[in-house]
Amino acid sequence: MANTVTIKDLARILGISVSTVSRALKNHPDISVDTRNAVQELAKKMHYKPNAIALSLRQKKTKLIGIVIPQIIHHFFSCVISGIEKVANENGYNVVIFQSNEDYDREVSICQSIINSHIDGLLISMSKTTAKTDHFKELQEIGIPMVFFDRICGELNTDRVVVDDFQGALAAVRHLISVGCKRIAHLSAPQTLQIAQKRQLGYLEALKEARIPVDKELIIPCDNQNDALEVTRRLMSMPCPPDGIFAVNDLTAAGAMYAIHKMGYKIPEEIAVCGFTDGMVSTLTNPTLTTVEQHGDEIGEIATRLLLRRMSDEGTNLPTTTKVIKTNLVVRESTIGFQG
Amino acid sequence: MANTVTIKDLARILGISVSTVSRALKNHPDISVDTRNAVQELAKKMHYKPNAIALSLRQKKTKLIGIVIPQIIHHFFSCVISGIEKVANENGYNVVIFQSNEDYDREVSICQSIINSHIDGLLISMSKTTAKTDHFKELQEIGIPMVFFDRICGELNTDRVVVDDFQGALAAVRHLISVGCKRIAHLSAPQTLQIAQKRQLGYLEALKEARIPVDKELIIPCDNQNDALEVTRRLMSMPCPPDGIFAVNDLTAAGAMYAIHKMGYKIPEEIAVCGFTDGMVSTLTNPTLTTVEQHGDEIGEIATRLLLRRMSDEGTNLPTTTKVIKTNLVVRESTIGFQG
DNA sequence: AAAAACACTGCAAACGTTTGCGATAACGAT
DNA sequence: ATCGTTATCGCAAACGTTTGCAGTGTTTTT
Repeated sequence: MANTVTIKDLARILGISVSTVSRALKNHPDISVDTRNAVQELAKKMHYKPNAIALSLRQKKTKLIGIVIPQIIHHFFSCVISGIEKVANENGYNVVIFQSNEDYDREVSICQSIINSHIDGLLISMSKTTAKTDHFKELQEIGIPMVFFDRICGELNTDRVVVDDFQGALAAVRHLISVGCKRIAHLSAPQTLQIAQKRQLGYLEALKEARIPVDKELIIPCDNQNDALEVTRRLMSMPCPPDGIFAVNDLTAAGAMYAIHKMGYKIPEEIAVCGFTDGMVSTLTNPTLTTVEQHGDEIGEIATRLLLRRMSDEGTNLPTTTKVIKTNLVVRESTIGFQG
Repeated sequence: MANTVTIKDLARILGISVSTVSRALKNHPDISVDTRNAVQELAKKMHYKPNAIALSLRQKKTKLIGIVIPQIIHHFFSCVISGIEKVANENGYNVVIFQSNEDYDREVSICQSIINSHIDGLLISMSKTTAKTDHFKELQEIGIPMVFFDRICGELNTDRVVVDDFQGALAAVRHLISVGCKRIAHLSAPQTLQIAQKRQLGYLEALKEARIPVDKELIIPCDNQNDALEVTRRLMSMPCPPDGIFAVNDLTAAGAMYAIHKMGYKIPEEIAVCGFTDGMVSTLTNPTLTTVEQHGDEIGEIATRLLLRRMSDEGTNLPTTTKVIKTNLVVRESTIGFQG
């Protein structure tokens, strides 16, 4: 940093004290108009920028918000980050990123490093492999304001933002039923994940509403594109194959569609497919994919607002809240035109 | 922060001076073994953590690396971030993210805010709409170490990490030619971006090699999925439509494929399509997309290493270097089987 | 025995800023 | 002339740490 001009420089040049300069810069009433103008003019002329570090040291605020997530490359999380960054910036905060890579140990060491990087607040989505949560509890005891989103921590009493997975799945399967599907398969994720449970419950609820009996052979654990190829091939080779598929995420749906297509079946004429967004998948497939949209950026925005509120003076003693973000079904080509 | 213990506390408790404590903690040879042990034991017992902010103020280092990118949600960039975060953490740095949203004004204001957030170094990929680069020059004059990656700034003499766009495009178009394409269109990005220029040059070079005359009507600015629909429709309605398309990125290629398909043409039988990776697009399309792979995480890692070197004492006066990351062509269904 | 070297520790300034409090002068009121 | 106000400003401490220098006391050297 070559020419970094400080408040001291201004004071020296103007022949006044640093305290006067400091006050003049923030329009303190004690300072005469003349002095104030002189200071502010010189400050502008010399491109004075207050030193953020010194400020941090003084008022114990870094204007930094931390984000702890499993994986940046997951489209959903990058959307969330985007939303966080937006709101944070609007409020004068910058965001620093910590990636756990779905690894518990890494998550713990991240929390350690967060403790002494003096971050003002924290937004967290837990790793898949996290069972113990002492590292989060420690952060809470230290008094770092935090908000969990999506992959929340049940053992901690904090603000939370979650997706309405149940309603989303319900709407999706209702839609499949409404276009005429009678045998709907569900490609599900491991039931250890809350989101997987809730989506499956939504699926079951929709069947129940429509008095469609549940066929356990149609509920298959399969949450990625590759496995979907094999699983779908098996599904479609059944004596009585499904005429609809609700996949736990879009990539799985895409895999299923690929397999179906390769076997010579037509989508959506012979079988309808519906996914659950986790990427910009749905407009890329052919046909385009009907899917449940979850608004990652909105989750990020709301979580950040919650955090900012919690970080403010008034927020310290507020009761914790849980915001549920609505999903919406986007109907595309993969389900309209079913002729089952 | 409830119980934050400082060096002063240790000093007071042990009845010695802060300077002795400070030295004892870093094994300064001046300090006797007894004192050192006493200090270090107490420090451990009381969970002493050095205050990062105070350290920053003292030695003008924040241990923070900034990333300026157009869009986090772009898969390519999230890969890069991931690589950056990895190497940064290995070296005790955290990363803070700034998103320009492809907006020049935003980019400028980001640079302003970076100036006084006292970041130790910067990794930048320019926005599409950036024509003037004074804001970057200002950062450079201030002396902030920086490395450009992917969307580099030609006017600035800095370290750079780029993808071998020319060779990648060359290989892609050579491939299209090798499968028999005679009229190859190029959907290109704004030529303000070097990557766009180079990919176009690769395209031109491949044509030249094969003595295929350049038809300017086949080179169309179009770098997103939506525009590709319209542009491709126009292309395919020409009296003599192309029999191959090289798109500047995968999303554009996907858009083109969609339009082509809707118009009743067969891919790859009647027209072959090739993209350039910027996401997990290529295995989702139907047919799957032949594309040029670029390794985002590797770019991030190398760029960060370059930056760390530049930030070190020895690095200050090194000549700038440009690292070129190789691409590789991945052939899939969209080009094999062309019967032009 | 005096001088020099050594081992250990503390003082105080510095990083850039904010802020409580005291100081000064001018002014009007008594 | 004395007093209280008011307007304007500076001193100095504080945030937590590092570090050059000086100060002790002890040991070695000559």
